[in-house]
Amino acid sequence: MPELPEVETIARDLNAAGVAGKTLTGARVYWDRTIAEPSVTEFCRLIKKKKIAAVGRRGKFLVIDFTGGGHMLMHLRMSGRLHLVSSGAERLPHEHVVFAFEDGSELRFHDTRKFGRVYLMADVERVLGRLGPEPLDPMFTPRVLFEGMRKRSRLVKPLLLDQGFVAGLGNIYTDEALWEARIHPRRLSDSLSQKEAEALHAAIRKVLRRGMKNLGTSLGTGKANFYSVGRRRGRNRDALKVFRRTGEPCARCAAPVQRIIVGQRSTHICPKCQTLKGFKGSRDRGSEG
DNA sequence: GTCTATGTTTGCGG
DNA sequence: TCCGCAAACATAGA
Repeated sequence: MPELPEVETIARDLNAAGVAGKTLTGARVYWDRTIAEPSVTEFCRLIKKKKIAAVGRRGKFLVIDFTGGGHMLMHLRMSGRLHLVSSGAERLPHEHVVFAFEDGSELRFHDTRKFGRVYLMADVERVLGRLGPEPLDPMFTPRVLFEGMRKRSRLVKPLLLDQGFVAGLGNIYTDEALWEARIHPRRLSDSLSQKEAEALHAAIRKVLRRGMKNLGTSLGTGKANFYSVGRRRGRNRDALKVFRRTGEPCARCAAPVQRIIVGQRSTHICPKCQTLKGFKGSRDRGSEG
């Protein structure tokens, strides 16, 4: 569920709520598999008396640094959320991990689908080191994108979703960026011209920045939907051009938006703006050409 | 009952 | 070795 803009929104909300500076008194775990490492017993033992120094983000990971060393990573996967409540609040269904602070407040990890994971580690490199560049970092230049695309022969969309290639893009922002750059998701990565790579680079940054400005994308009202801390919804949905807009007119050319499947993922394109015509080695299965 | 879902990992076969 | 694909994780909503 949450992609880079959503995780960033959560990190900012936690900071705005004054989480940095709080000291943990302990954690209670109600679904063991949410704790990726160490063991639940060790996790609960080690987390006591840890003081939060900072809350940040890397890719789709929320990164919590403790004073005097140690870090906690949280990955929300499909349906994870964070609730900041007072310790007296009744525990809701799906609140699988409860972190208690000295001041009587609690941070609760809520996750209906139970795919989310929490890590406690001395050195985050083993996990975060596998991530590709931050798309909004100056290190991520149009050339880095172009060369990275060129030295592989992958379908463009699955490559953008690969967190080891670039960190933080998910299904929503990838579809939006490809539409913005007018690139078909089934193009082969090494078939992109430098100009196309530049357009894609600009598009990625544009849709991510807009997503953050709008505090993330919330879709329906379902339980698996994005909510930031304090149950606030993002308002980026109206800014989406193709994602879950099947049949609606393309904002550029008015052709009806199509839904296709690419790399097992639901994918939304404008069949007129994003075409495969003229690219050898690309296949257009299931959608029109 | 059926299909779909904003994510990631693993194992298989080409 | 690289790549795409299917399945697995687990639950809710349409």
